[in-house]
Amino acid sequence: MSKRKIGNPLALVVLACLIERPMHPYEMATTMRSRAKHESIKLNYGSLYTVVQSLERLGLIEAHETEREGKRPERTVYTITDAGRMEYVDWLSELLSTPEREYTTFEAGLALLPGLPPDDVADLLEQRCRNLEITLAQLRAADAAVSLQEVPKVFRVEFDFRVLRTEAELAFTANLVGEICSGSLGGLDEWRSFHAESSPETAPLGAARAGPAKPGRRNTAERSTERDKDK
Amino acid sequence: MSKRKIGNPLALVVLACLIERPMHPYEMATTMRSRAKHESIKLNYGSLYTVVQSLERLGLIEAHETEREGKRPERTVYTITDAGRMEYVDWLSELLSTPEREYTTFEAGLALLPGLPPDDVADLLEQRCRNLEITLAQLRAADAAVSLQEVPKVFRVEFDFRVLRTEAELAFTANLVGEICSGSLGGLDEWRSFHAESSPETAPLGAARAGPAKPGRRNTAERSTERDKDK
DNA sequence: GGGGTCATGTAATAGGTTACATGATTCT
DNA sequence: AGAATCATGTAACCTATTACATGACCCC
Repeated sequence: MSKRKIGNPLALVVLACLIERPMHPYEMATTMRSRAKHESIKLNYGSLYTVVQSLERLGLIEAHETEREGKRPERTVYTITDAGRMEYVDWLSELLSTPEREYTTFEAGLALLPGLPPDDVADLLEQRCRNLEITLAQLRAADAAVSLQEVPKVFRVEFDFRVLRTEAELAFTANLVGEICSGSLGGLDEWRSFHAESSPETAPLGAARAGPAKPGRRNTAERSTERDKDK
Repeated sequence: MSKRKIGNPLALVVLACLIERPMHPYEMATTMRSRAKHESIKLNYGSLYTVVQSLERLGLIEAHETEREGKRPERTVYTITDAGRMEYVDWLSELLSTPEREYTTFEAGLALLPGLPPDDVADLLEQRCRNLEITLAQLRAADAAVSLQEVPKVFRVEFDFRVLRTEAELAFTANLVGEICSGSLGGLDEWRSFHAESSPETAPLGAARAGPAKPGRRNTAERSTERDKDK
């Protein structure tokens, strides 16, 4: 994201369209919409013209011709440049080959989960399981629908991936609920005691007490795994 | 994101800190750093003061007192308000209970994958597998290190989740490589023919190479060497 | 006395989303 | 006739990141 001059996935999609053939912006939008790419890529078609402008400014695409039918507004047809073609291959290659550290909201929730009482958390996670099941059912229904048309597997691998990932998340969540309810989760007593009304003020989130350390006021110096500056 | 007045996860972390006890901004940063929350939540401590300002403006936190030691700059200690406490519980509950549609770069890559020739894609995915194995090894090493200190499981569930997710992705990717190489993937012939220099017109998703006829499959390897510096 | 880090802030910039504005054509 | 959709674009806005700027204190 930082290295690339333009990071918006919509730009990648624009390049993908123009590699097929020259198009005007609106056509790109309808093309991609018809292929349901917004299901797997975060696309905001409202930003289309802005993105096209940026790509042109960077020399990755260029105006090819401007047509006009009757008295409709002019349509500018764009083509991809050599630089654009290279950027496309490079970008797509990177997406496929290099796993990027991406943060999910669920992970954030898990990291802060001790901040709520155990029983509440169990309920919330149970609810998540039900939501995930609904999602899965929808995904499978959609898959079945698509299978009727004869769309080959290659064109929907991203779909399979999503299903797999959702299943994994469901399994994890269900298992976690189980561990909380059965009491087999390590540290559960400690966790519960934080929220045991005796100390309503002192909520935790990820205790960093190491060994025999004393919880004095300023324990900031203790845990210095301090490894990186990923920057 | 759209419903919440403030969406930056750093804000949630600030609230989490202040629920424990009043703090000044810098202390929040060191506290969270010491608990390695940036591993699971995307935090940019550079934005801290801006975020604190926003939270104050929204009435979720308020200045409690301003201390001063010697002639150091004043430190403003903040406390959480009732509104802030509610927002915190509500936000965290949502994170845990409600799966949100999140788009990964890999998914985007998969969706556009027909845009590159099959053999190149197989190489790239193979590379991803190796990268994922490295990530997994690192994660497990980190886990082992943490296990030595006696940090209970509750405080690192997010870690387990990440491992599981990475394993799932590796399994998927390896499997996909296998299907491409063995030829068992549906639509593979069609896919290959797009890139066989003949019919650039009919690519239904992604691309056929236009322009210079046959660059061969060498160019992705060349390209990928120059992409190693993170920033 | 020099480097690090404690501690706070501000200003500029980038990046993208939203809303607005326009007008022709086609469908019902 | 009216709605939808084709088709384009601009301007305001918001949010967050980056860079800059300051100065005290602490340890060697």
